Amino acid sequence: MVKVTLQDGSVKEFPQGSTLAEVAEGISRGLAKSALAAKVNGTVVGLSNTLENDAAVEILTFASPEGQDALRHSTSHILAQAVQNLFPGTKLGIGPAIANGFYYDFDSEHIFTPEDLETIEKEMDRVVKENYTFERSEISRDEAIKFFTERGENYKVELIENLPNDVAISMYRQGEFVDLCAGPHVPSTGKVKAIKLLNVAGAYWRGSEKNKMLQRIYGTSFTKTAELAEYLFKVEEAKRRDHRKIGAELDMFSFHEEGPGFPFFHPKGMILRNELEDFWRSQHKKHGYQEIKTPIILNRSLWEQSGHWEHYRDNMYFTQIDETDYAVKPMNCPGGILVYKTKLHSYRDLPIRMGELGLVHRHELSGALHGLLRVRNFTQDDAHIYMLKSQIIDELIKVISLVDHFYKVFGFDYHVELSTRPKDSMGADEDWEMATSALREALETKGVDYKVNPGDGAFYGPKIDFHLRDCLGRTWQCGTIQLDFQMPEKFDLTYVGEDGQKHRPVMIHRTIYGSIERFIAILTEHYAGAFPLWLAPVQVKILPISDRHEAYAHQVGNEYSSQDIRVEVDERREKISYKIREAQIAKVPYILIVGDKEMENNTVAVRYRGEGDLGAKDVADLGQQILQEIKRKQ
RNA sequence: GCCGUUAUAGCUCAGUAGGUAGAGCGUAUCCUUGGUAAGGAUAAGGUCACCGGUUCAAAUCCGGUUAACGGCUCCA
Repeated sequence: MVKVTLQDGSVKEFPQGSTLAEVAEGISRGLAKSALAAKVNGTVVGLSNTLENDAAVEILTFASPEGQDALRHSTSHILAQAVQNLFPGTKLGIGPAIANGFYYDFDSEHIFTPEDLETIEKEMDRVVKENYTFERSEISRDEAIKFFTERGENYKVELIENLPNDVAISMYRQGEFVDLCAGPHVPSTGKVKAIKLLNVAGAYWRGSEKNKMLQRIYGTSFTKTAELAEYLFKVEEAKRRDHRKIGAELDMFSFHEEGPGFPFFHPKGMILRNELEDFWRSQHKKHGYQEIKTPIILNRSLWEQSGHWEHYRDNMYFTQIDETDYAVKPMNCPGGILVYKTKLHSYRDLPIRMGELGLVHRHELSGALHGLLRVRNFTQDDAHIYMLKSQIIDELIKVISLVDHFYKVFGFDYHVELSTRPKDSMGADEDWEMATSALREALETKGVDYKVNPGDGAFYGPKIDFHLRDCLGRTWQCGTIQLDFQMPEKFDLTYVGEDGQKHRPVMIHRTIYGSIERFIAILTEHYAGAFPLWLAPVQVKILPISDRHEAYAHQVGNEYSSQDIRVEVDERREKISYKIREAQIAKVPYILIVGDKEMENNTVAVRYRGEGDLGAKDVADLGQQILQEIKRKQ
């Protein structure tokens, strides 16, 4: 017998050599039915594995991320089987589980179309119904290479050849189909109850643009059809909230062929933008920041000095002025540094916090552009903090707190990632080590949980990234804090210390919104265009019932707009229900209807977004209420 | 940049054997003065993304360019 410690801490005995499926059965019938895989001493394995020694066992169902991965990974094998059944000769790339689904890469003469996906889905359903068992087997490296060479699976052969020597090579078979795979898998194809193939896209073999482009089929799967329906609903909801669509509908911004990746902001979009910038300015002023503005085009020599020429050139735009080379700035720091250097600084002046809403241009690949989320010019809410080494931790903590304050105002949750030295970077290892541990210390002092991203830092320093979570659970990188010992060195930045000697300050580069453009996109999708009152481009829309109420509507409108409330009066000769419908679709927070009754009593009939008709309110009282709500930034 | 798809009126889209274009919404004008999500009529609006080719004839077939979309790569 072996002792099995279960998740709840209880211990059960099973005969040595029992399978994990039997363990699940021993716990409960229901669990055995929903079990997809198991975790033995922390390692995820298939349910057909046997227990030879005492172990801690956790049975994994679809409720756990590992269970989901096992199911999706198994579904990718089913996809591969279906594709090879329907399109013989298709070669297999890789087919992993990913967040929310799976994919499989294929090399095929045939170009897969959306119609093919339906056919493939049907074939997958057939495979599921056959309820083939996923059988694991281990073979030697030579046998594996021979096996896949005979089948013409050159990608699999390449994978095997690149596997480390000490690793066991395993294959999984379901019916006629065999694939190289580390596993684990669910017990049989019948466990997959709901499959949806989503789209086809090109993907380079092993992610390198030097390799052949394969066709990647994306899909997802669930153990219940209701779960699939819920997921598809979420996908639809994300489409409905797409900022490119809402941005056009609400007349906020546009894109034109004349400037791919260069957004045009319309009056309504500018209101939102300016509100974000005003809020930013007021907060930064409060937290000891000064503001500067530096030029967009600067001499090439500056970029050579900063290291951008060497490390960032591929992303930059260049021009010539009077036969001299210039670059359009991709970052604000070198310009900001020139401002720092315009005078001598005493240690008493530090830290100096210099903010800049700086327009940067970066050459992104044409295929990477995506609405406001990925553009070629954007405004960073940048700031550079010049400080003493002894001030690093304190300043980092202050920035982390400020970021936290901003995100809370918008109701965002977020998580934090720490990125370390990348391959293409400059500076001494000791500096990187010092900078990285300072970031770590600040996070730990603040009690912030974080995940480490090795090799993902900026070329001049390690960074902390803030990833927002929106209402659909998607995450977006926005704020970033980078600690930099390199630029002060490159630009010979100094301050005069207590000893009267020149010393080297340290720099922080940081953003909170990240990019105003991207932040607007995220807000638009997060709120589905129904912006909180303080951001809403039109805060109040007044609808006169007929033309004899127009003058009164304007009188109320003027009273509000004189208090800086953004008001529009809809004086078209349309029926009231028609005007309400339009204002409602435009997601205006306060719709005020004025007719005879209201005119008589100096009131307005309030229709509040999301709540409907609230009845009549006194004009002045409502104005106060609206001002309060704007102030509270709800 | 690469792979795939797409491009017809301001917007959403028809146009199914190649014979120089249609609808709904929106816009303008007129009628309607209407109380909580679409009142009616009339009209204007398109060298069918751009360049080239095949053809007596191209929105439609072919080639190229551009842009958008879905991904890969990259990132604020």
